[in-house]
Amino acid sequence: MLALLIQYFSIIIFGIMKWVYIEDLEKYPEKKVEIRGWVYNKRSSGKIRFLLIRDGTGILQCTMYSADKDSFLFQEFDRLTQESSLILRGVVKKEKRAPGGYEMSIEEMDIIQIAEEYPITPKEHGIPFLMENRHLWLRSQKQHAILKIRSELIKSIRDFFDNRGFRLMDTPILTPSACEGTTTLFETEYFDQKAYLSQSGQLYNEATAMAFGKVYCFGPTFRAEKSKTRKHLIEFWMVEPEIAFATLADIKELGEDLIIYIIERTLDNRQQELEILERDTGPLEAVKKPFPHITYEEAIQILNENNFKMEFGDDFGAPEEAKLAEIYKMPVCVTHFPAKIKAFYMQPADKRPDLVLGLDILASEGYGEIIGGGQRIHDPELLEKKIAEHKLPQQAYKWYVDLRKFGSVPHSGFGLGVERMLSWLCKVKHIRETIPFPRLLYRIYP
RNA sequence: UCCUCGGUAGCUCAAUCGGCAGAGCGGGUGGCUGUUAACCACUAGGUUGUAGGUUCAAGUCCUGCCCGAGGAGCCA
Repeated sequence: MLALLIQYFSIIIFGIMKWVYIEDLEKYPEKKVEIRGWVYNKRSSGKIRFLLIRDGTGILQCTMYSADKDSFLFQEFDRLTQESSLILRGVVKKEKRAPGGYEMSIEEMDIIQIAEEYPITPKEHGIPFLMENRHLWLRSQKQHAILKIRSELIKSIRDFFDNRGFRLMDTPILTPSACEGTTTLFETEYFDQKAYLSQSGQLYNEATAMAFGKVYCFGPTFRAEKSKTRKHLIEFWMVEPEIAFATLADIKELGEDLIIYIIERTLDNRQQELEILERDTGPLEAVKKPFPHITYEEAIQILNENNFKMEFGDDFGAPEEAKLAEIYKMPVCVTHFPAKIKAFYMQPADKRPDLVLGLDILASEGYGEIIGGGQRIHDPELLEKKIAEHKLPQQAYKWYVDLRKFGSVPHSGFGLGVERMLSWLCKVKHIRETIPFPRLLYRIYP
């Protein structure tokens, strides 16, 4: 703030021209400023020329006017190609006819580079071409808007947990064993051993939760699954809170609060980007606490009433998740799953040892599972039994079982997939647009 | 891994029954005093993914391969 004031007064007093960003232009009314950016588009009409410049924070229409068509500025303008880099100086004024509401009258122009013929034109392109040019596609308005919302989303997640006294605990990406035993992991060499890229920080979170009470980890996770759908990435980001002494009910409420907080922050701070994406914000504004809450068995019953043929023990596929979301028009909490379809560490339900205290939260509008978690087993003997039943290597889980031997308490946590959440927020067709450089089955370029 | 569809100009696509390879955008040249993915005129631009086959003749039909997309399965 002080820096801004100093900037502002130095412009007034000394007439020093300041490099400013387009998103900050309203702070410099009628002042001569400098903009540094790239040519987004240009148009000409006789004695007036229009230049749309983008600087990463916005797009500004700039004009030059001359009765002399051979003027220096016009000659320079005519050399410019799409995405050429340049510095412009001139006075910026409010202008109704300009997109964005502001317009610069160009007085000086320094060209830094004339760009080669830019492959992405303002017309439509196909997915393979855009993916091949992802490094340039990031400059396009919609991609830019999605990733700006991603940045806001990550900040809002961090603020949510930090404000509630959670400690950020970074969990390792290189792990010694195939922890879950179910998913295909990426294997790599670790000197004379083998290591695997992490698919979850949860097990380590359980250790840090016993040290710090309430913790969260936030980082990339990796899956070598040959999944080829609009909801799967090979490399994706996940935030995972874990709380000692918390039950299933506690983390269900935490999950609801987190989702509502993310939505509110996005609606408050990224309205412009949602408009660029033509996102109807109605379904987001409708999200209120508490979310509809059903058990797995109730979900099976509801689906069967809607012409699905589900049996106890079947997992939900994409059509089932979409149907539940359609019925409730809100995110839905599903709990009490069959033990058979969930991970080994899940706490069995009281009086129903065939069910576990798992929690899935399904996003509305068909975006599927955004949160998965539950209450963990805290009894050491039961945990060892489950490890044996799942035929997991006992030695690798020694430290994990240890956590149940030194002041074991009930504890719970969940994981929220950043890209799934962002897909829903932005209502994008495919998850590949929600991360700058998506890693997909058969694609690791660029 | 399976199923379906596709690959033609830099990009998006067209090419009828197997019969001259075409348009818009982008590029270039010129015009236009407020444009909004500006507009108008002219212009350059092609090993039809690849290897074979059928045919007087293949972008078009057949076979293999390569690449991609959509979906399924898989998936804390």
